[in-house]
Amino acid sequence: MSWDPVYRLVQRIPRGKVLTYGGLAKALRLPGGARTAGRAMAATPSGKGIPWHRVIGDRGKILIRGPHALLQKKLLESEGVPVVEFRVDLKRHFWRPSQKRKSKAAAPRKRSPRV
DNA sequence: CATCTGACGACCG
DNA sequence: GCGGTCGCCAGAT
Repeated sequence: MSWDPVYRLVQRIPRGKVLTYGGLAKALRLPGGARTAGRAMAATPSGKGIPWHRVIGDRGKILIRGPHALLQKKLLESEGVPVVEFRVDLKRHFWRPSQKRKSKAAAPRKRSPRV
């Protein structure tokens, strides 16, 4: 399976920002949703310069288990993203694929109306 | 071929 | 806010 589009989007995540598995899946219309995104990340080839650590759970929580969780935390902090108890403030660091940047105090509560 | 297990997320209590 | 359950998909055993 080619996760290329996934990795490409991950590489677009600017430094100091993070993206969730769900957001990733939604942005790319991945079948199966967030889990598929998670699977893609699990298969992330190391050494390609892919900032895999910028992908976290829907509530800003680091979902990785084992020693890698600590590594991710460290990497994020080294990029200027504060991590407290393996959690990141999504309101401040969530990156929206579309770079519609504008105000600093955005309004993340924007759900698409049911069709 | 049958089952189990995840780098998930929505729901419920 | 946290923990348990269910649905989803692909790989591993």
